[in-house]
Amino acid sequence: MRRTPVGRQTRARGIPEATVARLPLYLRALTALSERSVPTVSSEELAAAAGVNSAKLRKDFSYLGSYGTRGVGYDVEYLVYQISRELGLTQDWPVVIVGIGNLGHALANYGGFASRGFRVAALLDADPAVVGSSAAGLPVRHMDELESIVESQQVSIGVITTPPGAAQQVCDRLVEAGVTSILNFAPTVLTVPDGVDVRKVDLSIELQILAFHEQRKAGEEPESGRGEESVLDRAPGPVRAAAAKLRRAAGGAKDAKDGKAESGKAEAAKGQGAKAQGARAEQPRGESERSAVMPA
Amino acid sequence: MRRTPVGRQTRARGIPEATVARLPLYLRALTALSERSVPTVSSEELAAAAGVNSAKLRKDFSYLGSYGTRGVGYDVEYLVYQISRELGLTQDWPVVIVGIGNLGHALANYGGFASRGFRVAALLDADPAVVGSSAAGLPVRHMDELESIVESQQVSIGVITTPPGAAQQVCDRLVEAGVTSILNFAPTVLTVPDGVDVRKVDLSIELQILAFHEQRKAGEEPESGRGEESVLDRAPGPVRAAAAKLRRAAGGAKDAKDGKAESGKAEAAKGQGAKAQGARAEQPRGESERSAVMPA
DNA sequence: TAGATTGTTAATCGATTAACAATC
DNA sequence: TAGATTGTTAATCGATTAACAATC
Repeated sequence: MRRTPVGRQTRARGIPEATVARLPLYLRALTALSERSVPTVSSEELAAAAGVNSAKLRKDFSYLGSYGTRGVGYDVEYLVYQISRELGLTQDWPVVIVGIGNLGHALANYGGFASRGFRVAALLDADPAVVGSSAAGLPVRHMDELESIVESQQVSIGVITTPPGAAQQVCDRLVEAGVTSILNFAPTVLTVPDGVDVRKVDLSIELQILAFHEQRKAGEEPESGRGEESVLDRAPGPVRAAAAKLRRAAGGAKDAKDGKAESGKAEAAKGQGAKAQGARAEQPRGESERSAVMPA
Repeated sequence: MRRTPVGRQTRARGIPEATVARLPLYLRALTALSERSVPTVSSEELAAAAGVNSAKLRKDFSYLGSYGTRGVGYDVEYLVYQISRELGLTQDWPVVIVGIGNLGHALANYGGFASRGFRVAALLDADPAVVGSSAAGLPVRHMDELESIVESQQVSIGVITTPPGAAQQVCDRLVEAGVTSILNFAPTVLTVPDGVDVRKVDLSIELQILAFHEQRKAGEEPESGRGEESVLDRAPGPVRAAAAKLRRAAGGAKDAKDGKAESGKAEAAKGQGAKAQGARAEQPRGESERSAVMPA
């Protein structure tokens, strides 16, 4: 099902996802320049302000069209408008926020929304104790009103800030009512029909990624054996098979779970405390590491 | 400065970033299985639970080692532990949260932290009205204490939930005090020295990306000319040059800014309201679109 | 042994980057 | 004209995916 190329390249429909994800960064940087009444900006300057490299920025802009002037740079105002239009921010997007806990409150108050064409059409919650209170100057309404609000206000974007257990159900109702884009803050994988977009923001995942890199920093100085396979996994077939079997045999789930981080080297590593900035927090992982931490 | 390959492939140091970013997803799915005491899981099942495809999952796991058993699947408990260890979650990570507004509160209360080895070491705020109050059972302390807390508690991860204007300054202090990983919720590009990791969570950017796709859905049905270059931009050099010059000449910044979305077709499009789910919200973008929306 | 499932290969796709001709 | 800067090319890198041999 290839699209028919129009000229050299089809272009018409396809702005790469990676580029789309950076457009808001450019837009923010440009808006700041605009507020300072800066008339033009070079790819080099703008890239620095947006935190990307200039080749990437120019490539990104090339997907939108030729909006710059060689030898001069880009007209700030013109570019603000073009990017806004490309992102769909020149129209008004009513949004519902479902789940008005701390995070829902934070979002309702978030300044970056209104300034970008997003308008909070309603705040919804299932808890009668919360319904009727107000956040960011808007009343919190009951979930029962979800369908009527989405329909009457033509809401196409929903934000889910409920507890994880409620997220899928809320999602289903939103979709059923006509919402086709969902921003999900609940730590749940949502299932949606084709044609519905879901984006996920997960606070804990971001921290986990940081922890991964932080851990690497700690043991970094020499080319330590960190991350190397164990001998078992490099061994010829039968040995590996035996090792795997052993691992599987090791635990009737629950038992193994409780003991998982509390035996052998794992315990030792844990006891050494966090951080250890610039110092080796754990001994370089040795050959028998992997088997040593197996549930006993 | 290439690393010396050990065998076929160096492997030791390099788990691809894309894989690292998915490990927390697998971990979450596995934790759920573990709580249901499911002993083993196939790549197909686990992939479905994590919302990825199974080939990708197997490829991801292959970077960690050979933890599965052919014909059987993966041992849930064992895999939970291996991924936790790989991510650095078997150690304790004290974290400071700076800026205790709604979002700071939400994070302080976020359950996903504690369960993953993250421990809130302190909540900090600059506002005397907030200092002394408590959130999630912890006292909010004054920014003045930042350095002493980071140093005494060996904090290596900082979370910034301040207003954008304060973010860089807070970041500088965190880094100076010894923090080497920062999770930034403020809509600001942070500058940090080498060796410091910054990850950014931007609520407004996610919504903007959704709006982009939502906009596409609305005008989707026929292969409309949407996104096509204007004749001017496809025209031979001199004409394009003239067009660009015209654009640049169009506005002494402020003037252009005020008028930017308020003239010609842009205004018309804006007036048509949001959504238009399944119906063409805007007329198919025509040839002269781009010039029509230029600041007049 | 037969059925199931992993781990790996290789092809493909998409994103990044440096370099530079085109053009102001 | 000379200096500056864009827009594009092409090389490179990294991620995804289907397919399947290896192995339980």
